[in-house]
Amino acid sequence: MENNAPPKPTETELEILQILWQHGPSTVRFVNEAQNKTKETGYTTTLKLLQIMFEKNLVLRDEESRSHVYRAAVTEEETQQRLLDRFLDTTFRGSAMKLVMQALGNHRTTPAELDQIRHLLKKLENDSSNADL
Amino acid sequence: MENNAPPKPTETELEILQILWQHGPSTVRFVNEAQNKTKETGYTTTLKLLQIMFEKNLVLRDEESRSHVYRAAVTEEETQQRLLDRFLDTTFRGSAMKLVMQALGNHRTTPAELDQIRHLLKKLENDSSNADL
DNA sequence: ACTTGTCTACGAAGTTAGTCGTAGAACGAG
DNA sequence: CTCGTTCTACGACTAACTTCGTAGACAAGT
Repeated sequence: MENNAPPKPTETELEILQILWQHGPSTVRFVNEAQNKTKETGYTTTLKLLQIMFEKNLVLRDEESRSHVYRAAVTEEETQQRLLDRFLDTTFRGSAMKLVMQALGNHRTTPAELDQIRHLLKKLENDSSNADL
Repeated sequence: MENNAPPKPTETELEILQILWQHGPSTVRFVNEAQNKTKETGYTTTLKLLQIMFEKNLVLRDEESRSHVYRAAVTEEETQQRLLDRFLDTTFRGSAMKLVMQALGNHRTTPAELDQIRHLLKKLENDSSNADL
């Protein structure tokens, strides 16, 4: 019954993953309290969510002590990439360009960040003249 | 009972909006056939969805002829922007930078497109030295 | 040992999205 | 006029997500 392959996390599951990514392995209580800073949530609600996420292989848990310690089973980057791909398809019909333009156009970006992007652009330009990796 | 303010479209609603944006005002049948090119969908399913979207003010409809003609009540850009904002928050914790980097890094972008982004960057840089709009 | 508090496990209820069946109106042949 | 087709409207069913209540295990303090 143990199936691998972590699926797309739901909205709330993602919030929990964010907490785990930010703070590392945590108990249910910790996660719950972190959640409550944003949105009132019952303890058992958080518990249940984590249990479900465990079933889905979205998180792992250490059952040594009485309070289990949960940690993300997927990395933040992996997940972001996966969600981004999907989002790109559904919302921007696959045009990374349009997405980037809108993201840059409508959100305050510091000059330093713009510079960072400029570097990436240069790097991409160079790579594109080479063989595809 | 008529409340304005179009809400966040769901996954399937978005697919329908895409069709309307691409092809302009359409009948239920047309939308349904477009959907079927991707995914087998019953006629009444499409109908119901459009009716619901009508209630939600996501689409408008012309009831002149027997087959109603639906059209998007929101523009593609508006909607993309709104979904992007949300996505940015939930998935990238608000960092437009990280999103852009990942989008550019992992999707084939043509040199022409890179150039277009470069122009935008220059424009942003100039604007940032002015007063904030 | 008893009480109090914290933990896991489990099940049930509420919500929303998506699916479709069926009924009845409208239309167009023949 | 009557039959078959196409349409809208409506209601019901399923599945997934989220929420929480309750029960029982476990530990700690008095």
